[in-house]
Amino acid sequence: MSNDRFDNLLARKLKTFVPLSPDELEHLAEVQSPTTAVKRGQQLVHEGQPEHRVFVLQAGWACSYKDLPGGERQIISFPIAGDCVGLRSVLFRTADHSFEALTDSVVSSVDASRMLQTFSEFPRLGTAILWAASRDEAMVVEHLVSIGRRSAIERTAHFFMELAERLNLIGLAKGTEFKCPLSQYVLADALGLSAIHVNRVLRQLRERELLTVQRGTVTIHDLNGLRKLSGFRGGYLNSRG
Amino acid sequence: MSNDRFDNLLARKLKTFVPLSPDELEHLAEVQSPTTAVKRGQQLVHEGQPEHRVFVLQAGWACSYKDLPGGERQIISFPIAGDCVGLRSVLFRTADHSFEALTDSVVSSVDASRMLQTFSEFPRLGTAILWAASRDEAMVVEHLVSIGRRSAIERTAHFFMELAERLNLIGLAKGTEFKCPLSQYVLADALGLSAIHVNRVLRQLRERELLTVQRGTVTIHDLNGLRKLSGFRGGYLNSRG
DNA sequence: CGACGCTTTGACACAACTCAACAACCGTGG
DNA sequence: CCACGGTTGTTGAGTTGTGTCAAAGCGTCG
Repeated sequence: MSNDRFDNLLARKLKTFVPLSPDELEHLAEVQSPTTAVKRGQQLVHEGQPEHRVFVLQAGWACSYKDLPGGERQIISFPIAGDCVGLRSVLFRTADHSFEALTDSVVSSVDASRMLQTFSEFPRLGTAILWAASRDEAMVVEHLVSIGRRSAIERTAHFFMELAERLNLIGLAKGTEFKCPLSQYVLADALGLSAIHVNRVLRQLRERELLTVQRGTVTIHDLNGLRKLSGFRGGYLNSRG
Repeated sequence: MSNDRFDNLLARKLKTFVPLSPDELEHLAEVQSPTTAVKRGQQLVHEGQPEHRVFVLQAGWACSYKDLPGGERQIISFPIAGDCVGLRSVLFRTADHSFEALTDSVVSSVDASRMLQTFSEFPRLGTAILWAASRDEAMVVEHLVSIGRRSAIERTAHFFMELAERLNLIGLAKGTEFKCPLSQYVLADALGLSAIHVNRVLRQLRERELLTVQRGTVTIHDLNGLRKLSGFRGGYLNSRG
């Protein structure tokens, strides 16, 4: 809550996994670059480019994705405040996915070498970071399950359930209502659907009085109905394992 | 190549990422349990069960997957000799996916606590393991892209291209030909298709003289054709990043 | 005010699914 | 060694979910 240099989002997130000492907090504050503002639409990492930094999103919305030869793209994840991007590829010479801001955002970054150094010099920090990375991977796996085996409406419902829970965990949702600046085109690329079908699915969700999306605001009307429809089990999201 | 206790598959794999000292090799040999044989169909980890071990597959084929309420399932990955299973969930109290043997297999295991200890006491080993885990995650991401944005035939082609490369890396494929004990039902659950459609897709691949699958043996006839069809870029698989 | 991005809707096409039946293969026990 | 049952593979006919194309409605912002 305070304003001092140890109060950064990454530290706050890692603290939910393991308690951190003053030394560790100082190190965390020190490895992160000063924050920089990035504009909506700006690409921070391009697949195939050499990239040796991990980004920490401080504010705003972003997405990581891969482009395909035919011009399609698949969005892998939507990092939000406190999330890291590029942890997976600290060890690879080149980025294996692209990363861009969806709204005006604020990011800081950590050098890959310093990140590795952190692992050996501050094992508890390493553990916490590993924990955060495991949670991210669990989300990708759940995303894979959604696209592979859930119908369009089920996976859309599942997506919003997960998003609501993530936003609640960092205090960016008021229970059943939250801001969500994702266009139907963007949702389509995440859900493996066409934008037009996303529109139809959202209409169904509205008509079945489960959930409405209106001018960037999502409102959940029937949490149990959505849970039942989507099969959502949020265990993979919280820090208590 | 030798038969002594330091010659285990995990060590051999990690060595492709970073060179390992005798101390580190000894530690690796020591943390792994003795190998045990498991029968085809045997479930080693059940989603939701408390599980504090990482499995290392020494021989045979396995799959990790998630079941859905409706009885469907989505296969996440096919671990093969040398691969680790459950690394992602060393930190969680309960397994976030199931894991079973698809053929008679041999596995060893590492205790989660010893795995974490390894991270702090042998940072180089930790780095290598992290590297291996990153590669696994990159495969999951590519799988997600396949299911989300590639057609049935494209994603099937992509799957076999990746599999061929993985098997070649560990010497289990003779260039364009390899054993593959995956039934069409199993392939279907991995590719997000119905078994019947997998059959039709395999026929198309055969008729287009790209690849044949016959009695557990896959033969690639037209590598370039497959590469072009699938958009396969194997960069995420090899240790050179 | 106009332009642009995003959403909504309808008509139609097609990829993939379901159901049903049969054929090949494989291990097992008589 | 053969007969058997279960598993896996193959094929056809019909259905359906989702994609494509086209066009119109809205909001927002310069």
